[in-house]
Amino acid sequence: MKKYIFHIDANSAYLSWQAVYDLQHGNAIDLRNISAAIGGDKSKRKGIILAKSLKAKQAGVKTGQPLFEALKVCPELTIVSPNYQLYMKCSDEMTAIIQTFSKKVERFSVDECFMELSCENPIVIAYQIKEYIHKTLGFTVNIGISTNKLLAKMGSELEKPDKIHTMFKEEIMEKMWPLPVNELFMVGRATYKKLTKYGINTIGQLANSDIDFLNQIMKSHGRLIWHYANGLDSSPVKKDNRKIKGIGNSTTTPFDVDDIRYASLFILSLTEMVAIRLRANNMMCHVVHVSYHRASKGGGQGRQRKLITPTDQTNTIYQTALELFKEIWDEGPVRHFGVRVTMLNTANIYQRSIFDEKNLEKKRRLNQNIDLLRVKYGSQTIKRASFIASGINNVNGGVHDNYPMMTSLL
DNA sequence: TCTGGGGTCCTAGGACCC
DNA sequence: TCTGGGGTCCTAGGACCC
Repeated sequence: MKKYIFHIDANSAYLSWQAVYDLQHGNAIDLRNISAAIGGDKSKRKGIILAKSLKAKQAGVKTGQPLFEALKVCPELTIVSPNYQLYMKCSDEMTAIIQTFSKKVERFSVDECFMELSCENPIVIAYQIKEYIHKTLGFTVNIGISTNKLLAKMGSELEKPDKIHTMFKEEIMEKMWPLPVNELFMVGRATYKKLTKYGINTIGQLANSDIDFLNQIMKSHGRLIWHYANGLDSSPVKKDNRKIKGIGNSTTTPFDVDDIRYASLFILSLTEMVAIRLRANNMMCHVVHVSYHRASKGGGQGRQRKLITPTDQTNTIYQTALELFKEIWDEGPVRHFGVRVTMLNTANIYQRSIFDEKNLEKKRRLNQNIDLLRVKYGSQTIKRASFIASGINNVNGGVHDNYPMMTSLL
């Protein structure tokens, strides 16, 4: 028996999952059959398109498009706000089904898995997986089959939806090389621009270009994509033991922030979320980062600092983040804040330094109890006085109100 | 052209040590 | 005092992914 790698990818995941949920809850309309999209937040007109139906796509709606633009090209578009908890559940269930086919399954993102399996006929297996998911969960997937992860992934992205493709070495030339080079995994906007500047427009041209030249212009990334274009990849399917490297939250503010008091509140609200997630993972962080973006011009800045001792305390992280922000802020209007912690370690064993406060344990328990109350009764249960009447959410971060969220997905 | 938000990895330069 | 060179740590920023 030969060893094969499968890449399983849910078709327009968020939209499909939402559609299935709606149907199961008595909604007569299948979002997949009308012009519909997932995107935006509670305040609707803000935000971007995260997923769209086929009809919406045909009308010119694109992923990543701001909502108002999507509505311009497709006025009848039905927009549904994302429900990340639902998506996590669907993702879990999809992964669970795949795991019944093989022990070696890696969840690569919320809607993608890699699977390794030795078998006689991988196409038969792929059909079984696809049908099983469709029958029990109600949505379709694409599956790519090959002998390494890169090729399996490139295979699953060929024709959609509800399709199975092989992408074996001998098929690369025919199936992969004619594609525009930006369809290769790891060729994004910046790389694409560079490559086309040198006349490299297709994956085939990249594959047949000189690796030393690529190395010259793009260093290790040049070598990487050359290997990918030639179908070369030896990364193993990792059985779900990836560690979280960092936890961060960021938000775009509804107005220009040029007052340190408001800036502090946004930073605090983000820190609350980051710290809650940190503690939920039973971790301590050693480095705190803060970043902001200016109102108009791209111009963003960030700064990080390594702490003397790791912490999981909201206050410590907040004070550090605020200090860093004050160091880099030029007092101009800000429209985006980010707080992030990295160099994570489990909280069970941690080094106490002589600088630690005596009642650290007490504080940790206090924070943990607040977390519990918020889990039970919602994030509004307990707020710091400074948030009252500020108009700013006391806990701020992408995935909205309820915990737990996508804390340790990958 | 930054629409949003949450991630990872790489590189380059400076500080510091031996 | 800066002569040499190597290694590690830290930080800023860029690029990519979904």
